Amino acid sequence: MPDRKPGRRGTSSPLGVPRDLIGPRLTHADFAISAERLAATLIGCVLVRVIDGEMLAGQIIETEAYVGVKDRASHAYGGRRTPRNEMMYARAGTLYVYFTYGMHHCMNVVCGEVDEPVAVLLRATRPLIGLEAMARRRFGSAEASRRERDLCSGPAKLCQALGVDRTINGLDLVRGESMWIAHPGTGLEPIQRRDVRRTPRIGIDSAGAWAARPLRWVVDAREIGR
DNA sequence: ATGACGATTTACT
DNA sequence: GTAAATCGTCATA
Repeated sequence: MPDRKPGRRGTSSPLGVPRDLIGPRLTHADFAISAERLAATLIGCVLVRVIDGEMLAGQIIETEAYVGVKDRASHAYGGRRTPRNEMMYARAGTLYVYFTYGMHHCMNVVCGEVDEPVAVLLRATRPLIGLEAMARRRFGSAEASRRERDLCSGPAKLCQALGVDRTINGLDLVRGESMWIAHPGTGLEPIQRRDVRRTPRIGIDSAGAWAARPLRWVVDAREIGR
């Protein structure tokens, strides 16, 4: 599927933002809520990345909440505060990027209050804009031989597709110009609440009882076409 | 200084 | 289904 064009007169801002897909930016107040509420809210929103003069964007379809010092699966469990997870203690709307498995990056949106280490892991998007650039970053070529569904269908895939690494750890999603989150534009099918499932989080089997908690939000695959 | 372990992905059986 | 890749991080010493 080719990238969508900006469209008719008036649908594109001076910066080239296609308003039919990308609505108003989320504000600090939008982020300064609990991780559970933000994880649910972010489903359907649009993650926008500007890198190397190109705009990339996708609709958020999978999130996980990491709910604080009591959450055994969280990097901040027990109040741990280290150089790696320092950004979890920052202001709501801060981006927390970490490196794991010796090769992968994952990104979180910090929420709650300052010094309260709560965040939402962005796990997957439906690619909307810049699919060829995403494919280049993911596979080294823009060829369509790879399926669109493999571009951003996991937390580390998403980071790779969008060129996210620790160099933008701490980025301010409220004011930043290289990355932000927007409400869905008028031209995007809204995601229905009934199409969103809650399940246990992925890859945290050693988190005891917390592993079973339904803190993952995911759009039913049938709604995404895969 | 050392060692165990990842909020994962990919390829392969 | 299983396993390898690959190295920063952190608790322990």
